[in-house]
Formats: sequence, structure tokens, C-alpha cells
Amino acid sequence: MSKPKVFLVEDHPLTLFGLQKHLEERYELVGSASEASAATDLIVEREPDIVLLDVQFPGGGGAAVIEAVKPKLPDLKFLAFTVSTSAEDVVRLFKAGVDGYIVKTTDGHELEEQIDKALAGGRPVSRYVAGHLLKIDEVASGESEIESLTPREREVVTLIARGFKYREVAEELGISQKTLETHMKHVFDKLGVASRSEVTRLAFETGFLQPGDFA
Amino acid sequence: MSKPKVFLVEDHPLTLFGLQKHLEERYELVGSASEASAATDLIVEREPDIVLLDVQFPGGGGAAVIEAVKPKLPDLKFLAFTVSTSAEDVVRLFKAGVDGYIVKTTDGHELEEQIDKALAGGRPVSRYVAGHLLKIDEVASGESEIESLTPREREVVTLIARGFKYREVAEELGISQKTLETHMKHVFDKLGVASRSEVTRLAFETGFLQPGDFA
DNA sequence: CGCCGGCTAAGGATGAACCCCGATGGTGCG
DNA sequence: CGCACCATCGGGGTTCATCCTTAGCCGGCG
Repeated sequence: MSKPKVFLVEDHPLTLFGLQKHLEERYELVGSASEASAATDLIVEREPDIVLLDVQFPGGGGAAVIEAVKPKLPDLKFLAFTVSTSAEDVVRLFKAGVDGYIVKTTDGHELEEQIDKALAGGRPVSRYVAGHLLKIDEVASGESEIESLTPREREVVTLIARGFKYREVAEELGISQKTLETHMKHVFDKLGVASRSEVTRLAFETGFLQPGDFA
Repeated sequence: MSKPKVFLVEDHPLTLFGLQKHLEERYELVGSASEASAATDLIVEREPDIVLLDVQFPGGGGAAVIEAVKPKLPDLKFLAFTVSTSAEDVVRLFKAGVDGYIVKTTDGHELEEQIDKALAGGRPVSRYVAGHLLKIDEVASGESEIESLTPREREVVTLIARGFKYREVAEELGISQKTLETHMKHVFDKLGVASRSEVTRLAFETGFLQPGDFA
């Protein structure tokens, strides 16, 4: 069986170079581009099996390329490969029709695994951004992790993540400390964690809270 | 004349791979790291002529590494190599003592030229960011309290902010729980807070940690 | 109506986190 | 050499967070 045909869209020459050197053994690299309109033209011309593409680059970024190419080559797979873990980027790319989303802290070997998964019809997603996916599914199906919290629980999380103590949060919300404990227990269960610190971390990771929501 | 010794700090494995493959002909690559504290230790040990380092990566980013290493190896050159063109990053790095600032859209050949310039005592700066240099004085006061932490304290913070318990962090670092408590006490004092959650929050707010620094 | 989910609350237990001391050894610096 | 700072450790104590269980109240819904 022949090598899968891969097209690379990456505007950092040295990262592109690293990708080429790493992937050339296992895949047939049919071309590359560092800018949106050239990428669109070349992909249509070369007809790869999968496109590995950065999210941010000149000419509109990954989403623009996917939207331009997808109508012409509906079976082509797209795999985002990027530094961005922002909810906006993840959501935008998935809405554009990307098949997977891999962050650049992934090493070469694992990247190959994810490429293969995508080629096999899977939807490989790096763990850091998985939380954002739930926001997309939520639009369609309504089920997510941090979004599954009740209004009261979210209120509690917002305060806890700011660093308030149980007693302080209880006072702020006008409820007893015991009630707050019950809420936190439920939050822990729903988020699959076991401490305030982890809740704080998740709140930032998933974009539920943003640096700058304070001060 | 022997090859200049280069050390690479880069948390994207494939970019690192690209750098290595590209630079190995002309330079002696004496090591690499993808995280601040490991980078600091290895650089001091290997004594390169120049360090090529990313700006944003786990453990405090490029500025933290420069500040930690510079006192021990005053003649060492540092060259920032990054995607960020933000004024804050440029200013922060130059204040930390970087010798040059190259953006990742630079191709391999030009990168080599800039490395050579830096080794020769120059201050190569990509033209996109040159304008920000004028702002160095303006941003003079933007120091965060987190910068005042000692290396050990920062190490503790990165683990605590991940949600580890005192006992787990102590094991990880090979110190007693009591020592860890002392470190945390100092961290609390320096940051003006009183709990792990607040430390986690500050770590994200100040950019000391970024969503995505976790695996 | 009867059930469920969300919000409220409490008692009681245990371990973790946090505070206030004091103490040692190393390192850099005037 | 004394001084300051850092990293290490411990005793002994208080407060807080977390776990487990049980339970009343209310609103929506089949």
C-alpha cells in the first residue's frame, strides 16, 4: 500500500522543515504553503489525502483554507496543528470542518499517530483543547463538563477560582458553609477533580474564566 | 576555528527538530530543553556560546531562563526566537537581557545570519518588532510580583498550580513537606495571597503559566 | 399526584493546608 | 568576617477543605 499523501500549511520555515524531515519517511509529502491563497490552489491541484495546517497564518488562517477547499475535495481530511488553545480558535476550526486539532507541544511520534487516526476517520484532539470541544457539542447536543454545572454551581466556581475560602464564598452568597460544601462536592464529581486548585486550573484551561476577568 | 556551541530552548518538538536538522551543519548543538528549570540547569552545565530560546514555554518562559542563567554565565549570548511580536514580550525579553529577537517566520538561512550577528556582538532584531524597542522605557514599571520568586519557589508554584497536593509536590521535588510549607509561606508573602487557589489564579493571570502548559 | 433535580442544611470524621516559631548549612558580597 | 539570602527541616498548633450520610423544601413534568 502506498504512502498517504500529506500537504503541509505552515508559515514558520523551521517548523515546516522539521515536519518535512520527520514525516517524509512515512508519508508522501505532496507540497506545502505558508499562506492561504497559495495553499488553497496547491491543495486542489495536488489532491492530498490529508492536510496538516496551522491555525494562524497570512491570508485568513486555517479556517479560510478549509472553507475554500472543502467544497472541491469533500473527502480530504484536515488536521489543525497549532500553538493556539483558545476556545475561539478551536471552535472556529471545528466549525470550518477540521477533523482533528493537535497542539504543537506534541512530539513527532505522537503526531504521526494522530495523523493516522485522522486518516482512519477518527477525530484526534489534544487534551488541552478537548474542553473547548464540549462547547461545540453543547450547541448541538447540550452535554459538557464545566457547562453541565448548575447556575448556582457556576457561581460557586467563579468565586472559588478567585481564591475565596469556603467561609467567604458562603457569606458572599448568603448560604451556609455546609451548603457550599455540598455544591463543591457536586462540582468535584462533575469535573472529575478533588480540590479547589484543580477547579481553578480547569476554569482557566477550558476558558470558563480568562486571565483578565479579574483585576 | 571550531563551531560555535548552540543551546536550544523550544517546547515544540517538531520545531526543535527542524532547528536541530538545520543548524547541525554549522554549529555544535550542545543540548536542548523544553522547560525553564531544566533549561537553566543544562545551560549552566553545557556552557554554550549562544542560547536560542522561545519566549513562551512552561516554567516562566524565556525571560525566566535568561534571568536565572545570566548571573552565572555573563558572556553567554541569548537570542529570542518566537512567534510573538507583542510589545510586552519584546520589552520583557530585552529587559531580561536578550541580545536579539527573531520571529519564527524567519527562514533557516536568515536565522543563521542572525545567530552569527549575535555571536559577533550584534543585536539582530526582526523588523516587525524593531518598533517596540522604543517602548522599553515606557513599560519600565510593569513588573509582576511573581518575578521576585526564587527559582525554587517558581518550581513549587508550577507544580502547585497544576493541582498537586503538598505531599505530592514534596515527593516530586525530593524535599520534605515541611520545606515545601516554608517555600509556600514565602510565596504567599511575596505574592500577597494566602492559598494555593490564589497562587494558581495569579500564575494564569500573569502569564507565568498558560492554558496548555499541561499535558 | 408522585417523582426528579436543584438548592438548602447539618453532624461527624480525618487529613490537608496554613501559621509561628526556631534552626542548620551554603553562597555571595562588602 | 559579618550579613543577607536561599534552601533545607522540625515541633506544635489552628483552621480549612474534603468526604460521607441524611434530609427538608420547592418547582417542573408525566
